[in-house]
Amino acid sequence: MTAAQRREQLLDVLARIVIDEGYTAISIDRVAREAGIARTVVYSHFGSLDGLVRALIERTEHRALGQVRDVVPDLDFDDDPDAILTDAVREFFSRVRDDPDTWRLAVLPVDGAPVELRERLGRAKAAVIGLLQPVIEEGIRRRGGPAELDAELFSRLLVSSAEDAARLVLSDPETYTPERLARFTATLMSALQRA
Amino acid sequence: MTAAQRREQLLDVLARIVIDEGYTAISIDRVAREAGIARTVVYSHFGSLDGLVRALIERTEHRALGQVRDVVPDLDFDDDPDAILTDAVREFFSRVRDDPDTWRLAVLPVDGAPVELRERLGRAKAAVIGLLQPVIEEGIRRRGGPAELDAELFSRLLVSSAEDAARLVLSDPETYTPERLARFTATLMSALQRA
Amino acid sequence: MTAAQRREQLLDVLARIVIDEGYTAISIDRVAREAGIARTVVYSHFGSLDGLVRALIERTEHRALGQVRDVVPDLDFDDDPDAILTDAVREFFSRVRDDPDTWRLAVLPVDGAPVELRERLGRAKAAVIGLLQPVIEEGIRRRGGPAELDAELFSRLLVSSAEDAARLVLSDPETYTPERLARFTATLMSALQRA
Amino acid sequence: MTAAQRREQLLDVLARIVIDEGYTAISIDRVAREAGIARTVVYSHFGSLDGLVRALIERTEHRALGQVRDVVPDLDFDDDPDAILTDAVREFFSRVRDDPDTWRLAVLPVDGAPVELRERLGRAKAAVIGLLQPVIEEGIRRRGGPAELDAELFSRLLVSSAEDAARLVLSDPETYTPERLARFTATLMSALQRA
DNA sequence: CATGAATGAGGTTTCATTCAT
DNA sequence: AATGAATGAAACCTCATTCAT
Repeated sequence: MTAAQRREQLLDVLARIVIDEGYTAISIDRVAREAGIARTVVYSHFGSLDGLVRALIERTEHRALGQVRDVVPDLDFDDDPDAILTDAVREFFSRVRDDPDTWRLAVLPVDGAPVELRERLGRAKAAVIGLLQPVIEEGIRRRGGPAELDAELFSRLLVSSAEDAARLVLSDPETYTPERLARFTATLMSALQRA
Repeated sequence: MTAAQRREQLLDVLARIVIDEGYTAISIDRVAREAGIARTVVYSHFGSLDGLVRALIERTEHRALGQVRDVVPDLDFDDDPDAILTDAVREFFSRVRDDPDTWRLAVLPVDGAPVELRERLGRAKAAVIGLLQPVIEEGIRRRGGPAELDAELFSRLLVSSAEDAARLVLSDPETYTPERLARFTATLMSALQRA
Repeated sequence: MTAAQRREQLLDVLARIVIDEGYTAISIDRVAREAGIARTVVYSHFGSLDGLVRALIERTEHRALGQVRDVVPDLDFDDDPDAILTDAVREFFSRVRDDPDTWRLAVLPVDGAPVELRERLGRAKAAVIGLLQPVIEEGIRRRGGPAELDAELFSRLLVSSAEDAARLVLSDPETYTPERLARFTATLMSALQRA
Repeated sequence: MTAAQRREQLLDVLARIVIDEGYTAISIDRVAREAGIARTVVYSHFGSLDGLVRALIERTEHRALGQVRDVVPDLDFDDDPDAILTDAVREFFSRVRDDPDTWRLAVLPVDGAPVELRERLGRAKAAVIGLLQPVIEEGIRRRGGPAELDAELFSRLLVSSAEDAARLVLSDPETYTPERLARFTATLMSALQRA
């Protein structure tokens, strides 16, 4: 087994434990045992328990951020802003539904989650907000209002709501479908005054 | 020192440690040391580390829920719905700003937070949503729209946004003042169609 | 409640715990709690946990030895030695059956029994053997043999067998009745040669 | 040091402590210290203090039962029953004298002995009685009496007496030699009526 | 005679981590 | 690249016991 494969295997084992039983349940011993190898192998690949956890967090962040970037609209969009947003919402929650393990780690409250995770998620969230804010501003401009809306707060509100909705999608995918969330967005936007 | 006083003191000490260094930093030993007493005293009051943490969680939930109930408007309000909401927002974040320790424990991501806490917060949040939804429905009706808005999702969105905004208030109270958040609410609501 | 009554009550509580759950289950706290008083009361009466246990052991020894002395025949008996022995056997096991708590503490193996108990029981047993040996010798003489029987070993054998049989009576009183044990003794003795 | 060697070493250390100071004196810490290793090594081999003690009990039972089986006569013996019994008695107590540590653990009252030990010994004793009873019955038949002797009680009496005598041999081997015990048996048997 | 708060010591157990092979 | 034995630190928890009231 190559080093890269082994690393992926160990991260998968760790992810499973974390998702099922939380961060308090992890230990080098547990990971090694469930992977069927000696503890020292884990050390040779990740240096320490912290290193192992950090690697999982990085992999998760990378995957999640990639999916977010895929669905954030370009700044020079052509269509109607409300339709663009609605489509992006639908697309985003489809991704969440299709890669639940990544998103569980990213947004679901997990027992004993380390600060490191929270900080990284905080920075990732800030990055997403930064990515979004100009698009939002442009959208508000093009659709003609609401005037004087605090664009920063609105972007934050959007991202936080998306995070919260992602939790709903993960916990109860039958009830909270991408379609329902897209429709809700459309209804809300169409009720927002335009000039 | 009487038993009740001692309990409060120990919970205060624990809260400080949790807020400053997270749940992974706590231990019976640490709490006892910082309170200047023998470990066994903690055991005699709370039985175990779990009991101690649970007591803190319960106290926090009790305080936070109490403040939320204080600001949720009655169902038979007289004034304009948008004004009512704006006032409630201003009032809520003032409370958050004035009792930061309670709200830090309740909404800020803390290192190693136990599932028990998450579950309790989840239930509390559900309770708040349940408290809010009829008021929201009545508000939409009175202000005349937007029609066909998914009231459940809107209530959830509101509570999640409030949670997120509370984090902003706690982290950077100069930038995110109750007044700014109230104004943002007012702007948004005034832009929402009425019949 | 007078001091003497309190002492008896505490010893009864302790005896119950020991009989039901063994010596490892006892603690000052447990005794105090089950007696419905504060720990310090136990200290004021018995000084320490050791003192409490010692008092129970002494009471038990006193009661058991008293009952043994009651049934050991006088040296100047008149009747047939085998009949005397058989009667003594029947009487002894009746006493065991009628005061099971005392005898449970004395002969039943109890979890975590302290050496102190063992030593005391050893000395008590030696005393009983000393009490018995002259009677046995006189009995062998009067019944006419067996000649050259090692009287010390025979006395020991008798006492040990009685101890073991007492365990049977306590554990399964329906099966091992005083009558059955007396009959067994009679059969055995009548098979032993006389001159 | 190999795992099996380490286990034996630790059980030897534990046996020494138990024999010299009783079960109340044992602790993982003590065993590790006297073996000159870290506590965790003990855990890796026996899981817990209970596991360690259980392993010692099992080893002791295995050794003691093996020696008993070696000396219990076959059912199809040829020689005179009284001689067979006398030889078995001599042989048994020689074994006891030559492997005192095993037998101290098995029959000597030790401070704080756990119920588990008592139960196991009880079952072992029952097994020995079951092993012996048919041999006894056959012996009584061949030697011609005593008729009507309660064979179950007689087997029990024999085993209990042997246990007690083993204690004498262990405590005072000069005074209570296998030879003296064999002679006592011979005297007693020769005085028992035959048809 | 009795209480309640508090102490200090002793033990078990769990881990992350290292080292020789 | 992998194993297995071993270490050391840190935590939990339970008691016997004392003292002021």
